[in-house]
Amino acid sequence: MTRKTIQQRLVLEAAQRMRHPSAEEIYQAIVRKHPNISRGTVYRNLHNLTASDVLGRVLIPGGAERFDATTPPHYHAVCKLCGAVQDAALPYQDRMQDAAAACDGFVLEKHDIIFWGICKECATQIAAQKDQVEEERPAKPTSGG
Amino acid sequence: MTRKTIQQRLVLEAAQRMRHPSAEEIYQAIVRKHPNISRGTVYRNLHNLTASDVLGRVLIPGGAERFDATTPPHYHAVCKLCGAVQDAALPYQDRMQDAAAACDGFVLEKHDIIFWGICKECATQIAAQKDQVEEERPAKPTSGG
DNA sequence: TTCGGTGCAAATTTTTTGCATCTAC
DNA sequence: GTAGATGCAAAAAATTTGCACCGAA
Repeated sequence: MTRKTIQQRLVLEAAQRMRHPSAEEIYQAIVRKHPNISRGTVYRNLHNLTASDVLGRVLIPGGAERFDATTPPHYHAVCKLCGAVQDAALPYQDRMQDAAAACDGFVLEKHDIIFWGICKECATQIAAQKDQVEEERPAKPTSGG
Repeated sequence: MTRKTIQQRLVLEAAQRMRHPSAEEIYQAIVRKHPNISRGTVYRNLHNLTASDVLGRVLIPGGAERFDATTPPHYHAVCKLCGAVQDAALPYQDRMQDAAAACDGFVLEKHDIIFWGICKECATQIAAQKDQVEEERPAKPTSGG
């Protein structure tokens, strides 16, 4: 079906090297060494590779789609503040589809779980800012409210 | 914080009337009766309403973001062929975040599950097409493969 | 040789934003 | 009265597509 081209290999290898890259990040990684590759080709190859399940996709709100070369199925955690994506610690739940099989005639094939939260880095920043604000205040001790 | 405007109410009411509308569908529903409303306003209000958790969002690959006014948290099933979205039968798993809490410093707040499959309508169409093809063939009975 | 893939750039699609005006509080 | 919201239209961001040429099978 799809022919083996140099560009296809470049896209796959770039995706495998990176953590949860967007199409643009993959393009940028390749274009350094191969200045002639085009975004269109990267998008077309990413489409092929996800259609044949060689790559997975992770959906992020307010940003570009991301790709994932990790072979065993797994879940993701996304920071609601900075958009960082990382793999979740929860093991893949093989029985999840069985439990949801009553979905009105839907034939379920797989599932994704996305955990939303705040990553370590953002949590640290927030804590630092909060300290800052409290220093500026007049040490409000016991005002009921 | 956010003022109560006619447009805010229109966006919320439209979202509550529809199943899993996109921003464009909400805009189209409103603009019939209120021709002066703009897409920008619809987007701004959807942003406010999701930020304050009055509306939820469902992410669909290869298409626009969708919104969801169903109050209790729940999951979604998406047809990989036609993109149809419907609520999943699996009850919300309150303990899901506890199980994944080991995520390297992530403070988890909530989670989404998306089930991928083929909806009733698409499954019916595929079955019909398959029958069509087999009628056209020379009734291949027992050719070992 | 053939047909799918590529590069390029323009087109689409989806969402955001600048600015003058308006209005809820 | 004022700061936030709106309408409009242009811009930005993300992705797809048409077409002439190239190259894998």
